Amino acid sequence: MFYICQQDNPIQRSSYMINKEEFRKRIIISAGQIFSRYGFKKTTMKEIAKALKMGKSSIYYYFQSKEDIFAAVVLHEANILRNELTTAIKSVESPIDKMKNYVFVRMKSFEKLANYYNAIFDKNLDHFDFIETIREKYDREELAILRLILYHGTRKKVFTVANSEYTALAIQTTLKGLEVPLFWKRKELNIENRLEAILNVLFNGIVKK
Amino acid sequence: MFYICQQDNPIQRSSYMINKEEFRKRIIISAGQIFSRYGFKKTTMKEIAKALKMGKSSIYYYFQSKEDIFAAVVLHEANILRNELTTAIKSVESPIDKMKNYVFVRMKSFEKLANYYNAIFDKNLDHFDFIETIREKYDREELAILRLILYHGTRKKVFTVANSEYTALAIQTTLKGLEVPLFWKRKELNIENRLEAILNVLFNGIVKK
DNA sequence: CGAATAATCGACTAGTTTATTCGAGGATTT
DNA sequence: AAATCCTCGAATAAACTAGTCGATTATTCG
Repeated sequence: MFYICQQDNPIQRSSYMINKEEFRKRIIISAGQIFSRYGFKKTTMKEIAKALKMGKSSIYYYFQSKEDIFAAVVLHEANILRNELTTAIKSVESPIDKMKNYVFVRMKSFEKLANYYNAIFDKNLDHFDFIETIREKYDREELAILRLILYHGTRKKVFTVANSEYTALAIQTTLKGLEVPLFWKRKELNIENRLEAILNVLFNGIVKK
Repeated sequence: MFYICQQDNPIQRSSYMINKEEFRKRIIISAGQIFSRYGFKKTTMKEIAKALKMGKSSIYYYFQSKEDIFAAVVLHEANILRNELTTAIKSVESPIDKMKNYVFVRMKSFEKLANYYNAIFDKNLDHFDFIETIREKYDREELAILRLILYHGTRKKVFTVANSEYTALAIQTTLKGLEVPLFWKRKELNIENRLEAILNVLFNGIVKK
């Protein structure tokens, strides 16, 4: 089901590069923090290097370019999001709670991701269509999860939906609508409240009476 | 008592520049948001102008330089902080609550101000000693407030302090110590909890038994 | 109207920053 | 000792940025 963000794990590994992957990961995490704070453009290689206590040039031993690091960071974050989502819906039984958890975790994560997007809207960045690719894959994946939640809910006689596919699409659209203010507003206003309200409407239109 | 951040209010005002001060204020507020997010150096004039939907050069009609805007922003924020502090301690009667409110509001505001400081530690910035001046004045002011709270608390037989001046100094030192992690850490960790703990210790060492 | 002042903006510049390269040298394994 | 791994300072070309200037448009007022 989760077919995005597959990491390549080459088995062969010379004894030399024992720490290399380790170091790449350390760079990804460190850079990710800075990227998420300042965005792509405002983050400098010097900062990344300094945070890792390395020489600026040393980073180029592990990554080819700044964009490469950025891509790795986005992939990494996507993996984390995926894990958070699955554990969030596994952690509860009732379909309503599953849906609630999913929506909350998703929106919380997107608040962080918003910074990446802000960074990208800045300029040309034709090179960054790989993010669109990830996004598309993620959309498909999300749709599958939503459909599954709806399906289980229906089987448990908690939800009553005519067509789980189209209902899932509708929910996804709503969530995307909720993303917009996250991107454009700095004020962390009533997102939680709005979420609550939307969930309320959603359930009252869905829950079998 | 509040002798910092006095704004000059020249009465004379030609009919032309009715909106000029208004506009300056708008710039200050808008720029303040960006500065607080990205710091001084990472904020560009282009961004400030764009946020105001103006040409970059138009800003120079209202301010002489980027540093000038920054100075105005800091002054403005200091005024806001002052107001918040006074209303916070006026809003309650009991000395303990006054102290609690003061400390909480202070620390909350400093979280925002931390970004300015981060921006300044970045480079030479010899020009920014005016911030140190503000800081010094603010320190004196803070000491006066603390002493007043302590004094009233003592008169109400809630506090028992030997020397309000030195006690105020001790409290101020503690609060400054609490600022440090705000400056250097990005993780928004247990500040609130630590504050609570410190307040607890403070009161249990101060409150008359 | 028309002149004077207010306000805006595009184009330009000089100085700075930044991502990236390169090669030399230290460290570690074989 | 040779080979491979890793680090870093110095150099650079391209991009960016704060600030300037003159031209232009809007607004006020006689």
